[in-house]
Amino acid sequence: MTKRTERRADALSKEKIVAAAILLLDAEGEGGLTFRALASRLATGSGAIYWHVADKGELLAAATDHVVTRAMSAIEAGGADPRDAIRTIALGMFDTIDAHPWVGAQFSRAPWQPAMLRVFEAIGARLWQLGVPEGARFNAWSTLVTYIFGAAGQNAANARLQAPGTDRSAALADIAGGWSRLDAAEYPFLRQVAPQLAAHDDRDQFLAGVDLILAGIGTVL
Amino acid sequence: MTKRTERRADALSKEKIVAAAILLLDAEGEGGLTFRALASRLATGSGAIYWHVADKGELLAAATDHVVTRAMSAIEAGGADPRDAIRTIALGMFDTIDAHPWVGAQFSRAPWQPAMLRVFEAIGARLWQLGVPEGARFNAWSTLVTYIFGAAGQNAANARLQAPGTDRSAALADIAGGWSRLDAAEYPFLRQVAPQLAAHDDRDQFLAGVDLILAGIGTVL
DNA sequence: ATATTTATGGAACGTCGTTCCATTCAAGTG
DNA sequence: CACTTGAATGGAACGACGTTCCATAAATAT
Repeated sequence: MTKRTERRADALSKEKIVAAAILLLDAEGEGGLTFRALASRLATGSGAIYWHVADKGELLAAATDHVVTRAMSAIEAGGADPRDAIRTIALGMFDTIDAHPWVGAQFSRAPWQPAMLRVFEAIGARLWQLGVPEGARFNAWSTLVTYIFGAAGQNAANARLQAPGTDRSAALADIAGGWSRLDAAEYPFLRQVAPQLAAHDDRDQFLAGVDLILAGIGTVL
Repeated sequence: MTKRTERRADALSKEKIVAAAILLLDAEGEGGLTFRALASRLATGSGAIYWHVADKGELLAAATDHVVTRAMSAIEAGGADPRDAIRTIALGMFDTIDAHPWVGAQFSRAPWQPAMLRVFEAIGARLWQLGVPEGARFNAWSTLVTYIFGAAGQNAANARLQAPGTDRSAALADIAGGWSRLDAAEYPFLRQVAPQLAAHDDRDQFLAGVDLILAGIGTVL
């Protein structure tokens, strides 16, 4: 008599589950993704989800893969200048992780995700095109991708621990204020750059780093 | 009659708790630090720990702070060449996070820890000493510290998800093998650098990145 | 027609961070 | 000195989580 386990009209699938997980992650942050919340959104039980997905790690990996793949498809980096192409790709990753901070956390939990391969290749291909000689190519590539994902990951951490409602510049002003009040003998440098810390824009700063690395690469061309 | 809550001979303290937490983290990894395991090691209950420590976040922050502070004290970077000093500091952080991977995870969970200030200042002071002009100083500093902590954090992630017992070169060979089998039209670059990926040493590669950024900084001197 | 696999969803298990609370001891107060 | 107050302790209990188990039903194979 119990109609407990009938077949659903809209069958579950890994794709549907991942899509719902992304909605949850974007709406409520990393902590918002629980199997109970997910089951509730999908009007099912946790057991049914586990039939399609091995565990939470696989779910997070699939969600990350989906978002990164979508972002890479949207990036148009076909211009003639390889340096501009690298800047475009780097900013694309930065903006993606900024919009989905949980992606950054996932990178620091499980690097080497399949979707990263497209990013890796895109960066490497432009370096090749730029004429970086064989001996310096791997170093140049490794430095760039490490910087890009490292910086984007740190930015995501900042975004995550930012109290909702407050804005970034207020938080930066707080930190810079602390720096300017440090001991003058022990922290002369931090005191001096405190105003720049308060005024800087994370995205511009990220790009300045990419440019500095490109300048370093320029010395071996 | 119940002797349940007598005073301890060796009174608890935040210092003792943090020390025990570090031992646990080093021995069992991030997952090994639970209030129950900690209470058992200290022969107490979780309630007593909470009297000295606000929550797990504060405990992790204190443990990280302790380890980083100790590492910075051990670093001797007094040499004449500011570039060498920067390399020494960078490698010191790399080695510290390599030895305590949970520190890397903590950085991506809560950056701006107080202990980082000493590292920040040390890097900045050497850039100043190097003669980086005012306009480029903040960019140079920001790029370096972002790279150092980003790279060390990614390295920690690799260390954490490495199956205990297996070695890094085997894991790298696996990944490189995958790269060399990628589609030749879509991934020419990754196929080409696969042998270098398999052969590289993480620490050397990290240092090569620092050198490349230093070369970039050299272009604005 | 029957057996087997695919799929479902709720209940139950074990662990975690955290809170609560009864209790004890040390330090102040008259 | 008695007595009150608050620091400190440690175990029990709470609620939420990831995960596993299981009874069931529909789809598919035999």
